[in-house]
Formats: sequence, structure tokens, C-alpha cells
Amino acid sequence: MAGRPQERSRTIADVAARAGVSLSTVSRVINGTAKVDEALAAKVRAAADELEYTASPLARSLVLGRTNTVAVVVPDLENPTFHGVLRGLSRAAARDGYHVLVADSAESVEEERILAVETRRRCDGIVLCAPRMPEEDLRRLLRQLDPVVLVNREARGSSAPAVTADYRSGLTDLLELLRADGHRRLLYLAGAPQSSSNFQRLAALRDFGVLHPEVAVEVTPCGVNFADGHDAVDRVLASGATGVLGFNDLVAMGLMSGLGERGLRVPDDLSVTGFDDIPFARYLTPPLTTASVPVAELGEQAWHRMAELLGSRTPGHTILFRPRLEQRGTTGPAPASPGARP
Amino acid sequence: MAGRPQERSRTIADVAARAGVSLSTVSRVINGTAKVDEALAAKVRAAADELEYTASPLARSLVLGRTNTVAVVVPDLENPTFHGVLRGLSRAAARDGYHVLVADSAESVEEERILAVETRRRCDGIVLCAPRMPEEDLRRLLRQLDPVVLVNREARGSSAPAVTADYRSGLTDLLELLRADGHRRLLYLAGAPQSSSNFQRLAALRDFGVLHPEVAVEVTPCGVNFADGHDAVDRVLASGATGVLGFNDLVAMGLMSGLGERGLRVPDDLSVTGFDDIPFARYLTPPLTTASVPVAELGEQAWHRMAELLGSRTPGHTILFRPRLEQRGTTGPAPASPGARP
DNA sequence: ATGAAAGCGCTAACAT
DNA sequence: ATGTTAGCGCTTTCAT
Repeated sequence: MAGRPQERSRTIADVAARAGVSLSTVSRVINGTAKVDEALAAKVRAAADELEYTASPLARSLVLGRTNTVAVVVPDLENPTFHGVLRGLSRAAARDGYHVLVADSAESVEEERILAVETRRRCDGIVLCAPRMPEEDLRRLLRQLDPVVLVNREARGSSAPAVTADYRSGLTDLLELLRADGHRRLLYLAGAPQSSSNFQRLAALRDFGVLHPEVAVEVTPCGVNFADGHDAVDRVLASGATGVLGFNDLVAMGLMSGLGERGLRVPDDLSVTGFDDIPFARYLTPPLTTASVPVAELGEQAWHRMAELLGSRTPGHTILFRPRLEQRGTTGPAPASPGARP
Repeated sequence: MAGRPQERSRTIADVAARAGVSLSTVSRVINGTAKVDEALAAKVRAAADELEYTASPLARSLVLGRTNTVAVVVPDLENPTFHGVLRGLSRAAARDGYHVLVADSAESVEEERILAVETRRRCDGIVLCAPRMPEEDLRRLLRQLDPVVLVNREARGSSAPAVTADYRSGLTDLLELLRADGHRRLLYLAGAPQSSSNFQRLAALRDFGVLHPEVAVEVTPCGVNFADGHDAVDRVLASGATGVLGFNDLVAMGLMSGLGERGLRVPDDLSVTGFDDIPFARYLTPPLTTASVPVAELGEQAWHRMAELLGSRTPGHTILFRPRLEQRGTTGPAPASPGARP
């Protein structure tokens, strides 16, 4: 004798009727917002249980002006970094009873703005990953989106808190490592030219150039994916560099794969570094030397900043994770005779 | 003379007042639901533009009984399979003007049920990935969740459409490949014992055992992660198998890493296969032989099934993607003397 | 073709 | 302590 599925879910009025009380009393009992006689309260709870009542989040949101939802806007759900951020954020938010909406702008900077604004209307705040948006556009957008937390970049002139990694110091560590290993010709495979984190890496390169004029550092545009790294192999070989810094782990892996196809050995012929320390990095053969960025923690901290904003507590400060150098198997002493290659 | 940020967003009443018309007229113009005099319509549009008005999705949802949102519930956002599903789903849904909510049950089967039911109230339908939920519980849950689309498993006795890969045939392909390469002792590293896709793989094992009694096939519990595969290396060596089938690519990679540490070579000493064909699989050294599952398409098709359900069109049929065998570098002829190992 | 008014399900004054 | 009522912002009868 299975009952047919309930056509429409129960409303607070059903519960009130069944318990023989007013709507407000039900509301008060459910939310514990005011004192209600224990006998009545019990009746209400019983009625609610019997009807399997739960309040409509929609109706509550409308009247409370609060959705208990935040959205995370990312340029590309394919990127391992955003997986981590999303995971960290989603779990942290869930612990505080918040839901998360995810919006993927599919790499389009145009879309990103529209998407963020539209999405904003369905939630209480935005966690924004917009690495390539020009800073001026970003500032304007941030005002529309408020409250908003930035991930992986900052915005000068805005009070929006950011949660990011210190890409500059991470790359500096990698550069110093290669220098200490005797490398004197280095090549950086650049990521998206407009992106904030690429910019920071270039800054590290400049600092390094000033500090160590004896080391030649070149830059070549490359990209952010495995395929980009793979395709860069010719330029890498032509450069004569003995140490190559990939924009990220994916690029480094792609390069290593291409190098392997050419019969070159890492780190014997060439040292290679990545960036991010994605889960597989340590398991490559050889394991990838990289700068480790705690992506899930980035997401978690992004939530904490957001929670502060939502609770109108003191706006949290921007927080920077310093990447940790992971010296593994793809870097080693510079080869004695860099020219001597197959 | 920058205006201060608008405190509250504009309502339809603001637009009506500014255009000198009634609320209904504004609504009709905005939604194109009825004929409105062109002159009036123009005034409304102008007013809406000037006020940067967009209707509150919340209020619309409440009155329309439709949120234009679907949720995807996954057991673990860390799993590469779900990344793909989420990506495919999110983009496909976005094309149809739908938003996506993501809920991560953090592996807890208990939570999963509560989470799904709770999340369901905030959206129009659920895309459910619940590989380990007992089938009876699942059936009950499906009724509460309706409409719902299942990913990566089916539920007998329920009309909920499913989108999944045919894990059984995928594993069969892998088994046949190893057999053709002369392997006569095989070992399967099992995933989560309760999981549907593990179950299907075991079915393939049984079929294969019947068909090819000359091949010995063992099963050992292992897991679903890199670390699980890595930790299985002792059991693998003890088994005397010359061909090992990892539950998935992660497990296979972990195993290969462990094998490497022991000085064993793949595929010379041992053949290894994965499952899924995650993005890195082809780039490992050697590239991983695996059964390719198009995860993003799984997500995309899940959306299409959901869209059918939401449009109350004929409920879509369950759809099965047949994994494609990717014969790459980790499999090869069985070694002449399987016992002769370091 | 347009407007007035009811109502989606809920909360929070405001009464009592 | 409990009930009555207004109202969140919108769509949709129902009149005109």
C-alpha cells in the first residue's frame, strides 16, 4: 500500500492547520525565533514530522533576502586548480550550511562579466576566479558583485579580499634552485599573457635578472596546457637553455613528454620545473620538481573570507599562500656541455 | 560624480512607475507573454534599461515553481570522473539557460541521502552520482528526488534515466587484450566493493573466466586512488600475475609508480591497464593502456536527459557509452619466464 | 490592450 | 505567548 508520491510539497499552512495553530506559531517553532508554549510546540513538531514538512528555501530566501548560497565563477572547470578550489570551497561552505552554485565561463572573458552578474542575483556572494580580466574592468565588476572574494589574483583599489598564492615568490624559489644547480641559461614558458599569475612570475624573472646578471633568462610564450608544453619542445631546444620553467605542471609535463619523444633525458640533459603541484606531479617519472600550491585550502579560505563578508564582520584581509618548493626528480646539476645533444 | 552603489536592486514596481504603466504591463513586455502596444513597450524597455532592471530570479522561481537550476550530487569532488561530468553538465545546462548547484557528500553514503533531498528543494531536478548506495535505498530516494538522472549506474525498477559507461564491456576488452598478448595469470585490483561500476567489472571477470578457463584471474581488494594502487604492489608481486588490471587509471598509475620503485619494468616484466582514460593517461611513460570513458559527454548527456524530464517530454532512455579500448604502452607480450624477477 | 488584485510560501512586525 | 496582517518581487487570472 505505497502511497503515490506527493504531488506538491507541504506548506507551512498545512502544518498550521494540522496542529491547529497559526502560521506564525509554526514559523516560530521551526526557526526557534520566539518562545512558544512547549505543548503547542510539540504539536507543531509532530504535525511537521507527519507531513514531512520542510520550509521552502525559495520562499524563505525571498522574504529574508538571503539565499544561503554562494557562487563560484571560474574560467574553466577543466583546470586542476579550480577543481581544488571548488572542492575546498564546497566543503567549507557546506559546513556552514551554505550551498554552492558553479558557473563556468568557458574561457570567455566577455561572458565572464555577464555570467558573474547574472549569477550574483541567485546567491549571496561571488567567489570569483577571473585571472585574465583587465584590472579596470575587474574593479568595476567587483562593485556590482559585492560581496565578492577573489581567488588567485588581487585587485588594487578594491576592498574585495583575495585568496591567492604568491606566484612571484614561488617562481623565485624555482629560479634559485636551478641557479644553485649550476644552470646559467634558463627559459620560462609563459602562460596566458594577460593573466595575473603569469604577470607575477614575470616579476620574479625581473627580480632574478637584476640579482643574478650571470644567468641568462629567456621567456617564450607557451600556454597553460599539456599540449602547449608538448608543442614548445622545439623552441626549448633551440634556446640552448639547460633549465626550463613551465608555467605550470601541465606545461612541464607536456614538455617532458615531448622531450622524451626526442630522446632527451630529464634531468640529465635538461632540468624542468612545473608549478602548482597537482596530484600527479609527485608520481611522474621522474617526479616533478615544482612549487606546491594548496588549492583546496585556497578554496577553504575563500569561503572563510566570504563568510566574514556575509556576516558583516570586519572584512577579512587578503591572504597569500606561499608556495612550497618541492625539489624532486626533474631538476639536477646543469650538464657539463650543454651543446652536446643528439 | 560616481553614484554610490545601489543599495537594493530595482524592482518591477520601479520600472512600472518610471514608465507610467502597471506592473503587469512591465511583466508582459519583459517576458513577451502577451501583446503590448509598441509605444508602451518601448517606454517600458527604456525604463528597464535606465534602471538596469532584471527580474529577481528568486521571486520568479517562487511564483513559477521553477528555479532554472539543477543540482549535481557527487560523492567526491576530487574524483576526476566527476570533474568531467560536472564540466560537461555545466556547459550543456548553461546553453539552455540553466544553472548548476554542486553538492559534495564527502564520500558519506549517509549524508548523500540527506544532502540530495535537501538540495532538491533548491532546484528543479537532481543529477545523482551515488555509486555506492544500496539499490533499494536508491530506489526509494529516486522517488523523493524526481526528476532525477543517474550517472554511472542504473537502478532497476525505477524509471529514472541513467547515463553511464558500460564498465563491463570495457573491462572485457582489457581482459581480451591481455589474453591475446599471451597473459595467463591476471590480477584485478578491485575498487569500492559496493560500487556499481566495480560490480560490473566483476561481472566481466566472471564472463571471462567461463569463456577462457585457461586464464587464471584473481581479484584483490584495492581502492580507487593513486595511493591504493601504490600500496598494492606487494600483493601484485606475490600473486605471480603477469597482467594487472587496475580499477581505474589512478590505481594503475599508483601501481606503476610502486613497481618502478621496485625496479620492475612495465610492460616488460608486467603489463598494467587502467580504466577511464583520464587526461594524463596518454602522457605517462609509458602511456597507459586503458578503456576510455568520455566523462564530459556523460555530463552533457545527463543534462539532455534532465532537460527532457523537465520539459515533460517523453522520458529519455538510459544511455550507455561503450568505453573505447586504448591500447598504449603499458601492455605487451607476457614475459617468457614470469617467475624470473629481481 | 491594459490595469487591479490575488497569490506563490514564508517571516516579522504589529496587535492582543 | 499567540494570532492577524503586511509584504518579499514577481506572474497571472480576472475585469474592463
